[in-house]
Amino acid sequence: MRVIHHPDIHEIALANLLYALGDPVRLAIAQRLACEGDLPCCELDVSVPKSTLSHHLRIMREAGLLYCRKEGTQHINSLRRAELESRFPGLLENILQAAQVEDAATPSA
Amino acid sequence: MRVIHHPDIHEIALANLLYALGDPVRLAIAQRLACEGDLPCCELDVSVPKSTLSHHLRIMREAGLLYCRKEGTQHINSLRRAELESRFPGLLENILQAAQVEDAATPSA
DNA sequence: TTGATTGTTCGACTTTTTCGAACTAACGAA
DNA sequence: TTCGTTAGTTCGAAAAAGTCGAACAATCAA
Repeated sequence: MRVIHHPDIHEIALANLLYALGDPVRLAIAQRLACEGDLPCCELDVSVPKSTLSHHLRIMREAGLLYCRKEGTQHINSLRRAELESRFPGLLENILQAAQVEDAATPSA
Repeated sequence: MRVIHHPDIHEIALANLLYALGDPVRLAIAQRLACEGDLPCCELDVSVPKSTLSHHLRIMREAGLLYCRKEGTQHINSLRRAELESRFPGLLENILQAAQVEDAATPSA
């Protein structure tokens, strides 16, 4: 497996960040990581095949939204919550809250 | 010209909203409308041809981000700022502020 | 009617997304 | 070591979305 690139906090572009969150699958992943803490890919239980999941996670990584570290055979993903807070104060937390507002309004599961 | 559809405030999905803002051209349009107030398409001065602009504005409209009304020969665009504030408190304002943070950090023009 | 301005729609081309199949990496057990 | 299992990535082809010039439609003013 190749070296995984993570952008420096100052290289993170707002439009990329919003793009990374502007997909139902990726937004759900962000919510889950926010609630549950760090998780390996296999515990994200999304509704897409693993090749597609891999693609979504790459977009999120390259946008600067999450950090990925290797632990044995798994890849642990974590939101870059504190870093993002320092670069765009309130932004991620506000989006996560909006996601909960939406979930509360649409009680699906 | 066909009737323009605007989604009801409760139909607005967060992921669509973030997607609509997750493009540099569209984010710039949102910023400009936030600063200058309502504007016709021709005064948005974006760097894309008008057919592409028309496409971007449709995505923003259908996401529920902006409202478009006809006035004579022009189409006046306005952010659905108050409505969005009631549905997702703080969200749009926070994103607009983050956009300014980014602009301040990267003084291009 | 003619001309100017504003914006949408069409069609072709390019880019991005999706997903199964094949592959690589790390680990445990025999 | 070798085999088997689990975890993820990469490849390649098909589908979907974005881009942009050209043609079109709507409004207004000579």
